Amino acid sequence: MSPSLRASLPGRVGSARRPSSAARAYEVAKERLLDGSYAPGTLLSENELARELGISRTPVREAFLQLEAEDLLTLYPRRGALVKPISPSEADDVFEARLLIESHCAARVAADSSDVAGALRASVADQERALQDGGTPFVLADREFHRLIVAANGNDLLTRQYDALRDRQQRIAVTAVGRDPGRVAGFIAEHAAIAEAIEQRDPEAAAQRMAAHLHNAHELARRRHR
Amino acid sequence: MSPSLRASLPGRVGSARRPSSAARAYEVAKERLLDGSYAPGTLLSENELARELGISRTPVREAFLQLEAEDLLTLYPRRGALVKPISPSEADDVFEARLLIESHCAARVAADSSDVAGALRASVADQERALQDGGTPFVLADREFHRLIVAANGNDLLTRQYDALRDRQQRIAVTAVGRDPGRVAGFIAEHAAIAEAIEQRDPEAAAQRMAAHLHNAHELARRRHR
DNA sequence: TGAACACATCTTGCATACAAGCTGTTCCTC
DNA sequence: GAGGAACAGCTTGTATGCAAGATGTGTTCA
Repeated sequence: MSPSLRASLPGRVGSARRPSSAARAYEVAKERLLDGSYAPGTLLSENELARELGISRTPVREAFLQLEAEDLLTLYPRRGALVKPISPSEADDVFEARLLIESHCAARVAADSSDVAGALRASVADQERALQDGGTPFVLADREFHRLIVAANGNDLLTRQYDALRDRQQRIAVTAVGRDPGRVAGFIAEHAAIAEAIEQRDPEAAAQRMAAHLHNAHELARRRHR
Repeated sequence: MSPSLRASLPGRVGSARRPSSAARAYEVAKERLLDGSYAPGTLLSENELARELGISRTPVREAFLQLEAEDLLTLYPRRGALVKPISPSEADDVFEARLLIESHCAARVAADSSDVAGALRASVADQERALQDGGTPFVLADREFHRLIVAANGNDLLTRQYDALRDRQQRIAVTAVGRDPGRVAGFIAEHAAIAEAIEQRDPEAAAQRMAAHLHNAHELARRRHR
């Protein structure tokens, strides 16, 4: 520890950095965890992924540790890495947490003099384009819209927690809800209504519309899942 | 990946397991991060801690990676591990998130037929003992009380997020608020009032008292800090 | 004086080696 | 056939070695 070295540390120059092996292993593993290729309940081994990626166990191990910190894996000593099973209540838990955070942030953003309205309008337009010609997948555009609102509140902790929530939700929602064009149009309309409430500085309406919107999505997902 | 091995995996027998080197490194580093021995803004090196603990760099590296995932460290490639500086807004951010989660959970727990009332009463008694003869440090008893309420809500995601919040708060609050006996008595009384609202199944009162309590604590900490 | 280059020294990133724990199987004994 | 010891094959946990990036310093040259 050198107490005086706090000089210009975050001075990253833009020198296009080749991603490290550990970063690649992390990305690959995480994608598979989220899209279900690594099914919940299966046991992974470091060697397997290492061989597949043509790297050694070390960076793979680092990736697994990071994923365990995100609660997507459970490492059993000398057994392997278990893909965390999805608990029966997990969908409801994610919903509860999203409702809490997003309603709050919608109200706060509407109350503050935040200038996020433009970005929200742009995002809604993006979603409509996704519905029409399918440019950006709607699921991504949806995630972006909601994230904008949370991030606009300016609380980094909440934003981080929210990102983790969306990761978990993506893992659960293998049955991508956002495919049904009829439903998608409805969601976009709800987004527009939320954006409008924020633009007009109406915190109560913003929170209420957000809550109603999340309820709708959750209900739909639940009905689909039976 | 062996899809059929999902047998009796979490079958840990109670064979008193010696903690791994990585676990020890993690505990030591985390404690120092939280109690301020590793001051924000300083640069750590893996070698240093490894030598100190008499282990190799590998487990130390694992610990650092985990702590980066918790957002307590930032790893700079080939530079070292920077103890994350405490942002100016961090205390407010933690407060906002705690207020959100804990008010919600207090109301929910009061509404549900949860039988956490006994544990809460016991915790309050513990706090009073801490105030008298100083058995358990009050800070710990306080954390336990609040955690009980959040955990009683039964949402593992929220509980995890809450634990992370308390870690961060502990890192900020080097000026341990819980030392002033006069103030502590007041906090305990507020705890008792919250517990009472939960026991009497009054969600509104529970949430309101929790919010007021957190406000008081936050205000006190802020006044102290100037 | 000042700029640039070489170098010594720190750091991490990754590969590799080896020990040790866990599991299932085989084989032996009764 | 039943119980158990020995073993083979997997897994991870950790130490170690080496290459390469980052930084500060000193030397050289103008």
